[in-house]
Amino acid sequence: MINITLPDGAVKQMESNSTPFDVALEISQGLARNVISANFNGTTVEVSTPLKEDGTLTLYTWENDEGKKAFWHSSSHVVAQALQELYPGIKLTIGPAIENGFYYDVDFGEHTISEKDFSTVEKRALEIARGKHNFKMREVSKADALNFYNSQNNEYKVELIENLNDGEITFCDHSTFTDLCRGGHIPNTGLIKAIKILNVAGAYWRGDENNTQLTRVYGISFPKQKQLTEYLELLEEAKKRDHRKLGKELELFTFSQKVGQGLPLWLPKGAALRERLENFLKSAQKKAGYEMVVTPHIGQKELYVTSGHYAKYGEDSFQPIHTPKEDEEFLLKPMNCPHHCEIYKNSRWSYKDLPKRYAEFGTVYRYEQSGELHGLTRVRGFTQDDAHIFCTNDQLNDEFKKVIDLTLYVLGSLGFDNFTAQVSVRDLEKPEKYIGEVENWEKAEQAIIEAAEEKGLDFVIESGEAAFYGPKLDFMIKDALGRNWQLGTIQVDYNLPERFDLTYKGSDNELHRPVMIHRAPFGSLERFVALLLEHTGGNFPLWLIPTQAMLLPVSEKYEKYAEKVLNSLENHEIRALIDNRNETVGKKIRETELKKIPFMLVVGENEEENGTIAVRRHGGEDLGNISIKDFANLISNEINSTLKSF
RNA sequence: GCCGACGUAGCUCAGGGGUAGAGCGUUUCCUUGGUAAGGAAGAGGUCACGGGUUCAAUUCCCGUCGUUGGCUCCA
Repeated sequence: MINITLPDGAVKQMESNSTPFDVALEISQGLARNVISANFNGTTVEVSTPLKEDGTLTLYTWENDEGKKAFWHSSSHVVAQALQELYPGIKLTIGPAIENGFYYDVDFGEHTISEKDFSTVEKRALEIARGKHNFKMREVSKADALNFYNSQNNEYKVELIENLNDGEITFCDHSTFTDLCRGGHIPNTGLIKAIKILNVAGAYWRGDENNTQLTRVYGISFPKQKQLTEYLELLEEAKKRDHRKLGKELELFTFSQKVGQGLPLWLPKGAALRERLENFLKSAQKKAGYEMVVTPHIGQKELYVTSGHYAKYGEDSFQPIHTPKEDEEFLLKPMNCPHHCEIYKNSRWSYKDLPKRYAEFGTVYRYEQSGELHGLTRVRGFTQDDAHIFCTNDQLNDEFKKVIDLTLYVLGSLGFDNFTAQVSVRDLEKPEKYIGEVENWEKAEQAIIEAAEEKGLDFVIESGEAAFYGPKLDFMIKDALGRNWQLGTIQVDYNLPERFDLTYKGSDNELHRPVMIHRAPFGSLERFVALLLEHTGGNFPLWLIPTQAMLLPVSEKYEKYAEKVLNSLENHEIRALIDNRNETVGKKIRETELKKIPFMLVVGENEEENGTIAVRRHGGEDLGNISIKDFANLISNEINSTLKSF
């Protein structure tokens, strides 16, 4: 007999060699029907794996992330089988589950696959699934495993096996298909009722661009057909929130092939929105002791040689601009920090003067690879809400925490409650990517982790995500399609103060090195607006939205009155427009709804007589006939309740 | 940069070897209206750009540019 401990602490006495399925059966019939994966003593096991010793067992169903993972990973085997049957001779590599579904990386050799082939693959995969084949794990000797894949000329699997130890190599069989696999499958293929191939993409073998490029086939699967339909509907819904679509519809920004790729053009409404965001942050920053500075868009090459940017990115950035006569070299600025360091150096500072906090909405230019450009989230020219804090070591922790507060205030005011805090540290295996002394890096990483912990921030640590000059605390937000983007960032830097030889005089009358904090709560206005658009679906908070109210005269006869109302709304600092086109009220309402304008103010005979407006909210709520003063109060109350003071 | 897809009117999109279509928008006229599309008429396109194949290319092929899904990269 063995003792199996369940997550709730209960202990089940089971026969030796009982399986997780048996344990589930002990608990309930329903669970036994639904259990699709399990974890025993920290390792993923099959539902059919015989348990030979005492241990802790967690059972997973489709409702758990782990269960979904097993489901999707199993599905990737089924799709791989279908692909192998349809495209003989292809070489399979790896096929893991991902956040939403799974992929399989395949060397298609002579074959090609494209969208029009998907339905064939889906059909065959589903046929295989319906065969209710059991997934069976078996241990294989290294020699046998190598033989198996050498005979298929599959150098990828051979490479994978060569990096494994004899005795820990397992194959998974189902139907006529065999794959190298460490396990974690659902009991049988029959549970997979719906499979969809979503797209194909190039992906380098082992993620290295020097390796062969494979074809990555993305797919998703479900235990019920209905869930697939719902998922596809969800994707459609997400597309409606895409900032590129909304930005066009709401006339916020555009791109011009003639201006250049990745160079956004802000239209009047978008520019007004940006300005409001800037003012919002400026006023918070003023209270937090920041001073605004202004610096030019270019700087001498030497400036960036000093900062280290040139050595790191000189080749991969916009190339230097040469002056016509002196042949001096200037670079478009990729960051504002070197300029701010020079501002710091303009004066001699005492410890009593610190911290100095220099802020600038600085537009920077970076040469991003063409394949990387994406709407407003990845562009070549963008404006950072940048600031650099120069402080003493003693002030660092406190300053850093203040910046966390400011960032949380910004995100909170705009309704971003779904961010991930990420401490981005060095990749210890690639020291060549970073500048500066190891001790400084350790000090900086420690400072960030300490401050984040003291703030009670729930964060993850990501190695290899640091900037080349220092580690960062990044605030990540997902876009409509589930991709993660870095918005706000706070960075600790011991390197640039040294490179620029920044100093201050301490109480000991000696010169000391200040520490620098780079920070941008929005990150960049471009990316921030993009994510805000996707997050709100274009329904911006009232304080931010370009047009707060649309006046809709019932007919031409009431245009004069509408203008009078507009005037008085303007006096209340309400941003309103009049729709005085020769159209019916119904049509004007429909279009105002589509423009996502929060309030529709219908004015006609009744309103003119009583000096009121008939207020309809976006979405249809009728707020009745009220006075302009009441409406102004309504608006300011709503703004005050969302826009907390800092 | 790499692999795949896409590029037709201001916008959203259909079409297809014989030089183009819809809806919305826009213009003019009628209508003067009460909470999600009132009616009529008109204008608007070198079918991204450059080559090639063909009697004929917007359509097929190649290249370029741009967009896009990924990969790599991301100061």
